[in-house]
Amino acid sequence: MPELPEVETIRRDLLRRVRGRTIAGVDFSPDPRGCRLLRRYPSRASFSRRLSGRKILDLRRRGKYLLFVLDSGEFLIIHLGMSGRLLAPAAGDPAPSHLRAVLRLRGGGFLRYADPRKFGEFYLFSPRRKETAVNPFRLGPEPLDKDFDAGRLGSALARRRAPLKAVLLDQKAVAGLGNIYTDEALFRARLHPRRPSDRVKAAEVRDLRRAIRSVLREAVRARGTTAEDGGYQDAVGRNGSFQFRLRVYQRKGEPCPRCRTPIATARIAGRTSHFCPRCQT
DNA sequence: ATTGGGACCTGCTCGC
DNA sequence: TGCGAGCAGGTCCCAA
Repeated sequence: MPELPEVETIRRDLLRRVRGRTIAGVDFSPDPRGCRLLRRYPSRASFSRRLSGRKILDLRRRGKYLLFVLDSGEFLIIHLGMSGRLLAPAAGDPAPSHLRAVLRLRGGGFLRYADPRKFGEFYLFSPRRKETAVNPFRLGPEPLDKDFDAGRLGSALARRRAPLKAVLLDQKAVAGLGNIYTDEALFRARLHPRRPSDRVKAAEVRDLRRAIRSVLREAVRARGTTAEDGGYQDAVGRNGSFQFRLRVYQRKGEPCPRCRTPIATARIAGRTSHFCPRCQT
């Protein structure tokens, strides 16, 4: 579900609600299959204990990860997986279905984490080594940062010969792109998702960089994409609106906005890809 | 080392 | 109406 624009929207919603607040603890819902939220952490009790009393200094985003910067120097990191939602409920809001955890704040207030498919994960990092503190997931460059230039994108693409689609989905190449925005960016750049990554010319790399940045910026402005089958909502339960601006994603069979050829789909890199078979080469 | 495929989960829609 | 198949915004792990 959530790609860069959705995570960024949630970050902005939550920032003013959590900055400066102190964590009281984390309550986890019972899970008969074991705690999938803390796959890489030994115990729920110690996770909550270590967070308790920590003040939240800032809330940042890196790729699709949300980073709570704590006064201990540690980071509470949340990845929403495919179906995770992080909600700051108003008074009296009923609990959502598939509630997995509640982050309680001192002095009242809390965040709810709901996730039907349980692919989301919580992490608690205490940065010892500098590098893991900065980039524990080995993520590639932030596509909306200034230093994401054609040179960086080009060198990431040149190292691989897998389909362009696969490389753009790889978070080590570029951080934050998922299935929706990869398809939309490739359409804008007129590049076929199966084009071998190392066979993109310099001018095309520049077009692709521009396409990635424009689609992500527009999607952030639109507060993300809530696809036809629902799913994504922001931190107060509202839908995004970028679904009305999608040009190929979930538009199979509809005419290409550029050349009227019906939009096609194909399975590439294990995901359904949407593209114009005529004007994307 | 890279790459593709399956696994991890649950819910929803579609066709028979 | 009921049931199985197929699909879904992500990532990890494992053989080739």
